[in-house]
Amino acid sequence: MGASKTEHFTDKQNAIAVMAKALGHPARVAIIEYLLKVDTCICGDIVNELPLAQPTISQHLKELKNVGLIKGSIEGNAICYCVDEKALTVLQKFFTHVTTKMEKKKNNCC
Amino acid sequence: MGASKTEHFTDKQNAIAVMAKALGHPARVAIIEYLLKVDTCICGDIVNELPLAQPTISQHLKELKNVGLIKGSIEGNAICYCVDEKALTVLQKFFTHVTTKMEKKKNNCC
DNA sequence: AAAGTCTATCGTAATATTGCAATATAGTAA
DNA sequence: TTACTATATTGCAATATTACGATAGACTTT
Repeated sequence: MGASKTEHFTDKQNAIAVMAKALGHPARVAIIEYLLKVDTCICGDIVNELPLAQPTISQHLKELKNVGLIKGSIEGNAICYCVDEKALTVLQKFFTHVTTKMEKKKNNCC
Repeated sequence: MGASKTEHFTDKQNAIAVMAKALGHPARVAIIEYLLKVDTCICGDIVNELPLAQPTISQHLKELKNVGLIKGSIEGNAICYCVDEKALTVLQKFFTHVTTKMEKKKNNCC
């Protein structure tokens, strides 16, 4: 095989997994962090910032865009990429929920 | 290629990426959720709970364990797996930090 | 000890990911 | 129009992931 059996899991589980997977690469974590750091967010900046070739970065940006973690709009010649609040908020809520649940059952086992 | 160039990124970026990657599969999200839901956490339960074969689940558990998201201790015949608070808290803090940063620069661009 | 239960590992097939050179596309400027 | 700049796509090689049958290892019970 090699393909995940997504049909057996809930929509929420798949949604979390898809977004987590997109962040499962340091370059894509770095892209998100960079987009949050700078005020403007042109792709060219990212190419200069990261130690990867332009096609590789373009590919990473595409993946982040595909799962909705960033959005891009054409800005003249360049393209303006920004983080998408909604998607990242979903992840934030998931992990906050997880840590909250953990505290409730603290030292319950193991 | 096929291997990530982890050496070019910060330790923190790599740490987040490794953990996010581990959660980048719905079965592993389901495993974490299940471990939080039940009080006891024996692997056998998970095999019955998820629509995957036992070797596949064992493999997923191994990956979660490798990145520190869960920990397991031998409990007689079975093995008791539990979520690891520290690792999940790192992720929770990262995403809370991200969403906090997002709100500060709201509507700054795009 | 023998049989049963639970989990891990091996081996393998199918598929996905990563990275980049080369090239294409689209807009800007001369 | 021609050249320039910015980003995307294609094509390919190397590697990683996913899944599971078969089997092994470890502990329990009889």
